[in-house]
Amino acid sequence: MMSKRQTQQLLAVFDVVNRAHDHPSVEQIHQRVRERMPRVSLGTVYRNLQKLASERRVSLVQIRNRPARYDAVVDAHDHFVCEHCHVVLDLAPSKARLDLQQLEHQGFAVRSHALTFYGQCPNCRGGRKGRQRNSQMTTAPA
Amino acid sequence: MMSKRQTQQLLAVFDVVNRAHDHPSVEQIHQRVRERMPRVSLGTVYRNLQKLASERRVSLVQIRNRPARYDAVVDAHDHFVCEHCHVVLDLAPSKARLDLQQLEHQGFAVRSHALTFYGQCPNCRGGRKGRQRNSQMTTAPA
DNA sequence: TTTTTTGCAAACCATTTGCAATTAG
DNA sequence: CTAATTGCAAATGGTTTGCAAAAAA
Repeated sequence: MMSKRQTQQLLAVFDVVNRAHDHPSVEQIHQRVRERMPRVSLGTVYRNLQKLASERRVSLVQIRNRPARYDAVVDAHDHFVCEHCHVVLDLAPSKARLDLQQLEHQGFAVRSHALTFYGQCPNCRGGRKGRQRNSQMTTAPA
Repeated sequence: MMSKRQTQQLLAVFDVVNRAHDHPSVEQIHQRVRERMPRVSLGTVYRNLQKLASERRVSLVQIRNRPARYDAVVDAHDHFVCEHCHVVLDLAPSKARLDLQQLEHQGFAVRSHALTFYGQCPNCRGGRKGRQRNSQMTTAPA
């Protein structure tokens, strides 16, 4: 499903995801694209995000009970989702050691996996005034 | 949010999930409950599943691009989702070693996590006639 | 009796889709 | 040109909700 045409809209969606460090939702991506191209429709953003994800140029991060988020980091990595402020943090390096080979030996063809931790982020855990956003960390804090 | 009343509907939903070994969707649970209690509404099934999940008497399994599934196994375990037949398999023992402590030391309060592998199950990988359902395995096959 | 839970239907929200108009190649 | 892509709006699909009636405690 490789793109046949490089439209302005596709380029803008890709660019917005790439500059973002906050795992934006589709709505947020739409808003940010509209800042530059006011007539872009939400449907087009959905279509282009799907296309980009299928080409592995962006990655989809699914979160329990919340709209999907998108990530410019396309290589396998895990996430932490704060159930209080809903920030999504990339966890690098991974806190997991997986035995993919064992699954393969058992006959599974593993294409991908998703590992997501849920709980409270350091900010929300410590802070008393709750509900902050965009801690802007790519790696876990000190 | 502990149940205040033991209704027939709550009992039936719990029982259906407990007898199921196929990680049924809400629709499927609804159908199975209706076999015994034809007037139970879908809304009631949703409400009772939420209640049971919040009490950790059943567990919710979220899957990419598919409706939620429910599991009678409530202790932490991982899943394999077949992208071909959409079967959901419990993976026991876990194919992952997680370093929860490292996250805690970094200030995160980890409440739960989800680890799901996606790909083709042994049946679909080998078989030529595709799209089978309910391999009925709790553990990975030989 | 009192309060929770139900059934029903409507509402909701995220996402997808049909189609005529636009645009990249 | 002409096929892929867009904008728009309507449709979908899963899930939630308001409310009067039913049923636990």
